[in-house]
Amino acid sequence: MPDSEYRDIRQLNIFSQMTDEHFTSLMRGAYIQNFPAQIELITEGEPSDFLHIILSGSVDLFSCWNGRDSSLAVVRPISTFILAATIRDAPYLMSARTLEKSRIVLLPSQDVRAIFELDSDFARAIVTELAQCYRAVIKTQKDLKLRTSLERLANYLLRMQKRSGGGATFELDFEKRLLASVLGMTPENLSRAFKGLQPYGVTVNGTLISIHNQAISSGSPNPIP
Amino acid sequence: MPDSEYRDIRQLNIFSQMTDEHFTSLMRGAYIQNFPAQIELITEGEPSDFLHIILSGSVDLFSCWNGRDSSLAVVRPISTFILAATIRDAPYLMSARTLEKSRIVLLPSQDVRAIFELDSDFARAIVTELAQCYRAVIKTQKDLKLRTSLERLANYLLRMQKRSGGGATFELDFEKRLLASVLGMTPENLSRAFKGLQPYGVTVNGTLISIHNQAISSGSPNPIP
DNA sequence: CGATCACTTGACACCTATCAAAGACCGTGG
DNA sequence: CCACGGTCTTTGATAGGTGTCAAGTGATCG
Repeated sequence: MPDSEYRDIRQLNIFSQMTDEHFTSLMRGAYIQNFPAQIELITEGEPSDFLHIILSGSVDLFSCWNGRDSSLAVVRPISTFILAATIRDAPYLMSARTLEKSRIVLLPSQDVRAIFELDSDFARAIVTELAQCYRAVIKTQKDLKLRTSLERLANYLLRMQKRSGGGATFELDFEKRLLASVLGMTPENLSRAFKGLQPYGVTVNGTLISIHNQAISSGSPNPIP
Repeated sequence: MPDSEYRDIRQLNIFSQMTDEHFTSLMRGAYIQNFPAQIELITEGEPSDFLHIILSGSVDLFSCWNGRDSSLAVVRPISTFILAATIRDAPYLMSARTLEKSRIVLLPSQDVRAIFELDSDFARAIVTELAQCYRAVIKTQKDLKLRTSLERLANYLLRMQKRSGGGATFELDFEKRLLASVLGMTPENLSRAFKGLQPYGVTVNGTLISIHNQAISSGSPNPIP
């Protein structure tokens, strides 16, 4: 593994506070691999053998049941995923597939758990990470239960706008088909939802979104943190 | 606080491994209180001043937005709630209200965070707890995105059946109005969903549910863990 | 016994999914 | 460079799921 990648991983919140000794020990057992697009890295229900770290590319976390499937999240560099399953030594709750060519590090779960027992700063960092993940999922759940698909889209766009600097125009960071699934709707419904946002000043051109801040009527979607 | 309660709390997974010194220190700052039914303990958006422990009764965790509201979970003794917000020192993501007369312990969040920094066994226990909570929410999210309301009800009933010993009959542990909200549907829809399960051998009498194991057709709901 | 509340039932409207087909986009290979 | 095939996206028509409103039933409780 190149030094630059090694350092990038070291700087992740989850690893930055642990001792050098434990970190190098953890990385000694690491596999690093380049995957092409559309490779299934993880299958729901299987034992969680590795903690994954994505260095480049992007990964879709999804789940299937009874012929339906849904994306739960998209992971981007540099971050870990499947942490909870690793810690609990429990089966994966979701599957993962590369969306594009991706470079991924695999840390054997038993190594992670062993260091977790030894290094209490690592344990504390994991707490912070998990609490954050937990809160993110709760927000998504509220989104699903309290909002219509049009409202979810509106809020997603407002969040993306803020994240990309707050300008009037920005790019979607994945294709609409996937966005629809992440937001819990069909591609057809997403397409119509975009049209439904036109009265609020939203125009779409491919993956380019523009939001002209028109008057927003009272019943309109409002952002929540 | 009675010794028996003190011991019950001590035996919670989250507290059982920490040192006596830290536990007593934590409990020294604890408030204990009996609340009547329908009291709002926590309001979404406010700073998380206390980690809560429910000793008796039951508490509804819910969220409101734009005139709609939804129950995210119901908490029962003996367990903690609002742990993630406490750890991250972040605003509550949900509100909480007592469903009945309830006895609740309040641990100042700053105390919890202080001990979290001192006691690494406590930190490790919190990891396990949070990982479990995280996985529970992910399961709920999959439920919401991959299943219809009828399927969610069917799976809920099967889970409850298993939990109550696997017998053909069991009792719902909260009223249908609340169950509907937890499952992400309206009371009217729940009522119809129960009827829709009759062909599968489900009969309802108040809060008493019977499941006669009839032949289950292939398209029918299947349990997932 | 009357009032209240939860639950049920019916009618209806809306949101959303499904199916089908046409258009837009993109990579590949000639 | 262009033609091609495939995929994504859009659009329309339709059906099904779900929420809303309203009214009625049943139970509980003072």
